[in-house]
Amino acid sequence: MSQDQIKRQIQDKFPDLLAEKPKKQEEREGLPPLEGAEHGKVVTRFPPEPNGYPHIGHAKAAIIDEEYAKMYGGKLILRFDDTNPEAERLEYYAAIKVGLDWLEVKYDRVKNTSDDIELLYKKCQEMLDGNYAYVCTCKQETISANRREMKPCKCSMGELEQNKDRWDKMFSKFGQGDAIVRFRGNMSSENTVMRDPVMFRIIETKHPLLGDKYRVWPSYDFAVAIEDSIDGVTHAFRTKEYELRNELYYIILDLLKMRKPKVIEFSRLGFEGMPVSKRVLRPLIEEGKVSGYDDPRLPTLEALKRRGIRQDAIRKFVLSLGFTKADTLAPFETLESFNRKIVDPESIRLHMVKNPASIKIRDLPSGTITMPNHPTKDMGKRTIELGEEFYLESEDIEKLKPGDAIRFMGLGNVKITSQSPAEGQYVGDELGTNIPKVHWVAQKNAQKIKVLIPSQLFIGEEFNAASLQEINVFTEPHYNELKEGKEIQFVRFGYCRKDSMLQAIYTHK
RNA sequence: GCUCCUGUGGUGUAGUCCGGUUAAGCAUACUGCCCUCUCAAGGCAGUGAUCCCGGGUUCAAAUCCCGGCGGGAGCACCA
Repeated sequence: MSQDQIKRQIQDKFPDLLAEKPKKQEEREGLPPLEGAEHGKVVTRFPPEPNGYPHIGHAKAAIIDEEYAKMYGGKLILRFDDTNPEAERLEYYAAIKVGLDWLEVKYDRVKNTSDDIELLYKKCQEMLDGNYAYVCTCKQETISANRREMKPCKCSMGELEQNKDRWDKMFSKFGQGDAIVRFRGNMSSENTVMRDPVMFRIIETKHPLLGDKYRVWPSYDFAVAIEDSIDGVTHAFRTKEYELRNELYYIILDLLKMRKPKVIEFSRLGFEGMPVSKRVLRPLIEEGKVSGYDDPRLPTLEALKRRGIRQDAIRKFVLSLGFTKADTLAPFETLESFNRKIVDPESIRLHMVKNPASIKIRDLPSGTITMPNHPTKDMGKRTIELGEEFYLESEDIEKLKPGDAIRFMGLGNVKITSQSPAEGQYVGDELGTNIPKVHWVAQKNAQKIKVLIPSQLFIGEEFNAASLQEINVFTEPHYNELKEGKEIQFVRFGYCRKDSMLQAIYTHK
């Protein structure tokens, strides 16, 4: 049989074998495809609780939410999940918006879970009417003990009427801690969240938006499910620690006969030695160990920005991490690398000397020198006034012996005539190849500034007391002309962001 | 402790659903060379993974099955 014949026979008898396999995915760009996503119909949501300043973790979530909406021509909703007045504050609603603006995450709609509180009550009513929930007046300790021991609560035995009555009382007679409404789950479920979880509780604290108008507040589990459903969310992303709550989420919507979004989880993003939790950050701020939420050692968006990290570097970085459930302690150096590439072409080059040693140069041909602000990009030039006295890095100067020739970058060649005191003589401007090149600062008009060098806040569990190094340095007067927030590359040192007139923050090498 | 999730080079991942065409792609880190008045950026090349371990299925397994082990999370009137 010839090859062709064989082929024909196979085609006749076993067409399956020749069927094109669904081609393997080609190199994918960005996020993996979403299950059940229809172009134009995807709705995602970013649901932060306004209880703190946004950080890199929020960035990851928001960017993923936005990217997917964008990928499918859908919509992104920003929804403040403000159902616990004890934790939330007005300033945080604003801070989160500021953070999102900086990240250039654009949402199509903003809302608050608290906007829907009446509707949430109505849904709770439905649950109560269907006997899918009950009001429990047990003490907190009793409740958690029963949970642990898988024992049903005596309140769950009550009549519909009792629940109705108690529910009404939650709005009048009962005070905080007196009663909660509980989902009728399964006290012997292996999944502890199904052991009659809380749906509503009384909180007397004023709500940042609604004041004291309401005191019965839904729990997260009840609110997200309802909200996601009525908001038209098709794909709801949350971090892995919520995974066990999926069962509850879906069952609530089933019982209420509401549309069910698809919940998908991803791993949390954190950096080594850079805690994100308010529990550990707050004491640090209170004790003055860090200056505030924008201390450059912190992973808050404000801090990252202040440190000189760009918005688009964060986005690239987040996307490079992939959409997985594997625990990741992300490599900060990767973020830095993305950032460096963004910042490099727009950073002015300046000289800065950190461990200054003086040297006197004779026979300079001119009292000024003009230098380009960037080696390849056209970013203008600056003119520097010179005297005879210069600062060099002491480690550069230490290597010099009389007779040596060095290149003052951008200025010219200098022959060393004396070691101490260090002195040299200008010997021309031809650019030799093997001559050591050093950066320098003219002492005339030299600017004294401080450079903050952040490093890892925690080493293991230990607070790293040396995590913020401050050095006093000399730089060129041109520094004064730069706008605050500008990124600079100090030649042979690294990238820094101008924080103020007197201070720059080291971004990375 | 119980339950759930997870495990690919130093690091982060792609590929795992639908087993072969990849003894594994990319990024980052590292090394070397080129370029360069920077220890930056750019260009090129390279080092580096028996795909956690042990069994099994199969002509064939990172990919399927079973059992271990490691890591993380949940067990709140927080989200």
